Amino acid sequence: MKTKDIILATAKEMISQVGFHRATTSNLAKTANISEGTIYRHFESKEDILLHILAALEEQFSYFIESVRQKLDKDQCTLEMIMVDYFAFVEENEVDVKIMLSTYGLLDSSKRLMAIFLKNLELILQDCIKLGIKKGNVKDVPVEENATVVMTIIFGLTRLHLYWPNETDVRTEAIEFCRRSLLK
Amino acid sequence: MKTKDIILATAKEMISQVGFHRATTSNLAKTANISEGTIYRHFESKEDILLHILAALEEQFSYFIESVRQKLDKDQCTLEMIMVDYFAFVEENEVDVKIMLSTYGLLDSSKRLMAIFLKNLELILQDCIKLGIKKGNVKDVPVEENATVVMTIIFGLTRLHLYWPNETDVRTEAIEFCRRSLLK
Amino acid sequence: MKTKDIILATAKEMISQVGFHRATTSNLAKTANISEGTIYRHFESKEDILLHILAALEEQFSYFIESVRQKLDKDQCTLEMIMVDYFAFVEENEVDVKIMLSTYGLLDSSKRLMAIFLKNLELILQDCIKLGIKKGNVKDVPVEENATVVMTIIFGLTRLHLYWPNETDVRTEAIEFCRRSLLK
Amino acid sequence: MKTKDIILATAKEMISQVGFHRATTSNLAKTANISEGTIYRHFESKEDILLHILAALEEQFSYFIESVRQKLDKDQCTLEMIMVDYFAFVEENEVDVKIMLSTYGLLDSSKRLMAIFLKNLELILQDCIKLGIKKGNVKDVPVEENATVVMTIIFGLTRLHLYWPNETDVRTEAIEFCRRSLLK
DNA sequence: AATGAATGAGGTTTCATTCAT
DNA sequence: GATGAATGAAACCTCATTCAT
Repeated sequence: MKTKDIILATAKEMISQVGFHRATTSNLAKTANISEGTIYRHFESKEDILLHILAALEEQFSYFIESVRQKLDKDQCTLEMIMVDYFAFVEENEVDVKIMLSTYGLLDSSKRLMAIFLKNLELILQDCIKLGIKKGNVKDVPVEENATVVMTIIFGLTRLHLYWPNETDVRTEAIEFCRRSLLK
Repeated sequence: MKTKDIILATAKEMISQVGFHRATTSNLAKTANISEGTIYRHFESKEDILLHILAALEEQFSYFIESVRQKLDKDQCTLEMIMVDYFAFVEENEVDVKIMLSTYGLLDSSKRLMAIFLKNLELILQDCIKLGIKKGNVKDVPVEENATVVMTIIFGLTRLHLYWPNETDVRTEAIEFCRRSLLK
Repeated sequence: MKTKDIILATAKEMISQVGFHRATTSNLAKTANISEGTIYRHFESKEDILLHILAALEEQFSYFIESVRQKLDKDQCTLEMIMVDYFAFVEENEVDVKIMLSTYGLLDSSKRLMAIFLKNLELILQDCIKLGIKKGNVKDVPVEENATVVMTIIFGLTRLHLYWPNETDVRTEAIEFCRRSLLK
Repeated sequence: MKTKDIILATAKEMISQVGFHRATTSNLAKTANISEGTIYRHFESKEDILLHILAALEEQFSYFIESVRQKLDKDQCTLEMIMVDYFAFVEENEVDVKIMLSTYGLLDSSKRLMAIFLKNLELILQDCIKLGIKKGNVKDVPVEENATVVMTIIFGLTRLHLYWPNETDVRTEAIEFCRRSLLK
């Protein structure tokens, strides 16, 4: 692993555990077994590290959205599937997502990415609901509002899963919950 | 307004806007038009200010829970009512709730309070669902899991409301969403 | 007891226990059950309190010296008596002496008083030894040097007594020690 | 000289001259021509600097005690020799000893070290007096008490030498004083 | 590329002192 | 005389960043 990636990996772990402000460059260097100066060979600033983490997450998310879009285009998309896929996406990017969630109240760049998450998921869900209605599977409910509600469920469960791992996992039951509410 | 309350009010505003770490005592003093030393006449430490804010919120929340419990005992409680009441509670304690949400990843005392929020709301929702099932209004669904799902919706909407005020308000539609899913 | 005396008494206790710097005006006021402002009605500054304590001790010491001088003038003075009397003087002014000992490395006024202690005791001891030699009771030793030695014994024992109260008390044996060394 | 040693040397000088509390990190940095932050690269806290100074002194003292013990074991030890050697030891560690003397009323670690000084010197003196009595050179006096008296003389002279350098040096005469008192 | 000592701005906190009541 | 809130300078300490090696 290259030094830059070691720094990124270590920073991810630290920031997700203690938060951005308590993840000091000094600690980061110690934990990563490098010198503090080295950090600045690879990143312009401490915030720059976070930007790299967020950029990588943004890329992963765009892949995820793209794959869902493709399924949508092939008529193979259901609400259930989106939820299952998103939960899988979070599982694979657990640390990164946690960082985004813990910093979007503090940093503009993080808030920007979170907005992208919101908007894209909302749009996908809208399209999926629209499709369902057209197909006759989904009840005739207001599309935008219900997409937003499903989104809050998805994000709420994500947060519960990441920050309260001792709570029983209700992701499957949540899908049932939505099915009952939306499917005919 | 007494100095202590000025400090508290100013701190609330600052912390909710820029987060706990960026709300420095120096800035706080300047904004509140007092000297830094004065802060320490009224609070033991910067963290102590936060503890006071959280303690006040905890008290407000306990009142809220109590009032819901009373309605439950009188059989006047519906899921819809809990959601409406909680949204009203958040509206009245907007800044405080936002502070809790932005600090529970960083501070134990804040996480403790958030856990109280989770646990109490979950229990109330469970009791309410149980009651509904007994009365025959609510479908025969797994109680605990569905209470948790409703709770994630409630908290998710709260967060959406506080951090993304430009999003259209779907709280009413969310209630409909739950009715469709749970009511017979 | 007047407020001024309450302050002095409380300050003595505090300074002798935790030292001048750790005896804060805030603590002093709390312990004395008065307000911080009141301190400054009676004393110009925190150091001024110390000066009053030292001045009182200086006065007591001058009484002590005077009484010894009178005995000397009446030919009723022995080394033994000076030692016994000084130990009694310390016993009566324990706290004050301890304060002087703990501050003379830090404060000029305190060092000045300590110099007075040294000089006066030295002179008295010199005169006493001279008298003893003249009378034929004391060996013919260098007066000044031996007075200084006896003085270091006296001050050393005082310090031992005040700071290491668990050490066995050797003040009586110390007198024997000096008798063996100086008396014929 | 390395930065750490510069800091230590400067701190020694400052603390011995103005005391621990008045030796501020700000002043220390200015005097040592470094920034305040640098101090904390080399020491954990201001007190940590003092602990290093005391630890070094403790080590030197243990060497001193060991060397005296060796002489004792070889029967080459006299009270006179212990006094001369200790005075030499103080001469070589003047500043450090002064720091210990000025802080043992304030700091536990310093008081601990002073207790070590007391105890070790007392024990050595006791053994030396015992040996002298057995050999027939020393009068048959109570061992412990007389050891303590000699110790107070030694420490008293040390203090006189360090804090009152203008007083005439009576260390040689003090040895005579003890010889007259203890030797047959 | 890497190091790690040094920096200095700025953080939290303390405390002797003042002043309106 | 007394109060105690307020002050502000200065204390100790942290930490992102720089720089000579």
